Amino acid sequence: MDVVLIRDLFRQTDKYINQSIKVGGWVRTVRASKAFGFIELNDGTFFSSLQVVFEESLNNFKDIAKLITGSAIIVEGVLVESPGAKQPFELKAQNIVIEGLSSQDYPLQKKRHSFEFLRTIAHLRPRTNTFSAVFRVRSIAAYAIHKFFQERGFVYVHTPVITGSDAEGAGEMFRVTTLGFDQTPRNEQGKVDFSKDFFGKETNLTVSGQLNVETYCMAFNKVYTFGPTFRAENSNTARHAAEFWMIEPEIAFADLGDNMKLAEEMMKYIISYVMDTAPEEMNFFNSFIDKSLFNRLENVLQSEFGHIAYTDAINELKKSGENFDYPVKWGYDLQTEHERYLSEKIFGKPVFVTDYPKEIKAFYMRMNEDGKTVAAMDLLAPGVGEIIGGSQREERLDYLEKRMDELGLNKDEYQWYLDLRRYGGTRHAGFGLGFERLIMYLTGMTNIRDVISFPRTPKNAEF
RNA sequence: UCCUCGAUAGCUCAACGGUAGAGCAUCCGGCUGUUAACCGGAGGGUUGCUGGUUCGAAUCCAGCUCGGGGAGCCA
Repeated sequence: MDVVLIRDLFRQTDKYINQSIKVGGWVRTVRASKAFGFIELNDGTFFSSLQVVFEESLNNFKDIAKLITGSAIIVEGVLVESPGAKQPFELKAQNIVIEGLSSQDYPLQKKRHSFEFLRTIAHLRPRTNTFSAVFRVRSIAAYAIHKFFQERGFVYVHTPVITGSDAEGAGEMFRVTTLGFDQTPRNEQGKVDFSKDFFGKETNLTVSGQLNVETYCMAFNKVYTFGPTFRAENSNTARHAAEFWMIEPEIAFADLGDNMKLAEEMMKYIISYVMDTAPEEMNFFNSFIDKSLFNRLENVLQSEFGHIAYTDAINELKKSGENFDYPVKWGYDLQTEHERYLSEKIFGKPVFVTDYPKEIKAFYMRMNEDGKTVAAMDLLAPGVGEIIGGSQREERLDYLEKRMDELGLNKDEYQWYLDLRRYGGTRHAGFGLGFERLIMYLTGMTNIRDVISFPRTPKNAEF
């Protein structure tokens, strides 16, 4: 007899009710009395567990009654309607095989654990309700992203994880090297001689696939990357990790407006898909993690995202009369408190802030007519902050070179990037979506460490 | 990196200068429909680490380590 997935028992109950079946899973809890007992069995395929009823007639009844939480078992029996109110059906066991015993020091209990504690046992936490739900939603959301782009003719590009460009400008990078630490070779100037290194030059882990994916955009029209990204920033917040996943679409013959339209459609698509595909998990989040979750997500689905230019946002913030800790001034980047006020108080929904001063944005963003601002856009989400950052790219070679000179960038390093402007360059735009921030937004989880399987943060690379 | 709060049994917490406790978990026993099962009993501690103050420190002080919340950097 094949093992049946508990998911199928719940989704196709008619097919299995009153039938002999076999299931395998991990014990969540055992409640036993003298002559019978109950096991909550979870096999990881479904949010809910299956109640197994077992009786004295089992030849190994005493062993089963003493099963420790976490043990792996295989149960054969008949699926019957349950007299209990809390489950529609239950499995009446005829035979239970212990696959792997747990131990009395198994750290997970059937009561609530703090997320802080569960982080210290990241290898076991996916067996809990919350993390079971988080990581199933994460998987579904990843699929939804691919589905969204593939249905629209986007080509999925694998950009390199190891990069040789040393100035992508998005933050501190992790060095990639095979040079020893004891006898680092030096050149005549006493500097590290990277010509002796594996790649013959200085290399790092990527902080963004954008520059690379732009090259494929100029060949495939609509492309996206979806992969790991690394930042060696000493950031100690609930929203930052040293290793995270990022989605970066790039579209040709498109401007900033097209870019924002794409971002909004994508966000709505992912939310709908996840809500439709993981109703049990989403219900759990709405009930136990964030009681305003459904209201918030429904509101996003039904409303148009807000739009406001940076300059107008500054004026709105000044007008608000709110007493901010940091000054609101044109030319200064918006502080977290300003972003929150915009998205939470003024708009009450996700809002695009556009056309930032060029000084606070990256070199590749397209210069606006005014010569002071660039065609950038950040999507600010209530509760999560900046979830998307993007722009229309500067396709005019002379503008781009001028900007790179102003910032003192080495144009030789970017010849391939500049070539895109020499050989049939066109308007194009794109953005970066922080995948973990999206998961936080979808689930109501408030710490990025709790939406990544094995989080890497300053002073923490366990597991 | 900065500000702030915290670290006591496996977990969640109490004790706040005078013998370190509870609930849950674990172990033993009981119980014929449980579902955070219930009832009885038992074991379980270098109070994060190092030093200091004191007759006496989980408790007061300093440094360190790690963690939470907030900020910067960003996604």
